Amino acid sequence: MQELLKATRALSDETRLRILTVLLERECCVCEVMQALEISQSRASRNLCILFNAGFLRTRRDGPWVLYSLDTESDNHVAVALVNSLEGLLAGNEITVLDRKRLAEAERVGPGCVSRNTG
Amino acid sequence: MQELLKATRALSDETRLRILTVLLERECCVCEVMQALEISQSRASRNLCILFNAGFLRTRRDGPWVLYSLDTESDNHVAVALVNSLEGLLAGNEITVLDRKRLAEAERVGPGCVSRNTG
DNA sequence: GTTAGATATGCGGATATGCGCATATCTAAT
DNA sequence: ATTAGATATGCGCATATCCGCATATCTAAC
Repeated sequence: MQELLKATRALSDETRLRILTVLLERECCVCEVMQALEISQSRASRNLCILFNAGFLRTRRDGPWVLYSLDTESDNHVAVALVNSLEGLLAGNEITVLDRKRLAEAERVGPGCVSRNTG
Repeated sequence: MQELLKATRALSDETRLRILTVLLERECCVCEVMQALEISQSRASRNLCILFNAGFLRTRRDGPWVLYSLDTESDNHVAVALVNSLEGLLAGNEITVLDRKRLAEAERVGPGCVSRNTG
């Protein structure tokens, strides 16, 4: 029950639903998620972390980047089943279409360009 | 998106997951839900209301009772799809097994017996 | 070691949530 | 109209959630 609750709580937030939809498209680093959703770095990182802890994502390192992707082969049946349901339910949604469009134009540059271009 | 969010938020609570599991068994009035989950009347009523507003339930009156049941034929695809996923994920859960056991023994007597037997 | 870039996290504040308590509303019967 | 039973709801409190800000951590390159 606790595992399922953790998963449903993770899904009960618009930012995280949007992140999942972006990750349905392809593997992303944090800075790409930021750009796609037009949100802050800490917000992207935190919500990715929540999805990860709920069993939806896996990560790997590629140099300075941490790449997040959907864990479709997880032994966490809960997460896999719920993502499969969500995929159809989110398809065609206005917001997520925009997110994916911005993702397509996103570059793997870090958050520094966004939040620290003054110093 | 707002419709989906409303649904996922409704599912992000243990009490409501337990209520859904009980309703997967059969149609219930509020006082039966109270007895099955061993929770207060206001808690049962409120959470049923949240599930209803999220599109998971329908209601009908039977005399003094309001009967809640899963709205399996809803045009709310979101709710239908999510409940279908949940059904498998909750099957066999310890807590919900107990809830269903108590439901089997529940009687359609009102909350008065529980909360107002002193006055 | 130092530096710069990429990500994670402690903290505080605003807001949302879940609950119990008490009470209001609604129904049926008299 | 009155009463009793069944359900809904206003209110207040305790707690949880979400976010931005600032900072810490980690990696790679020098």
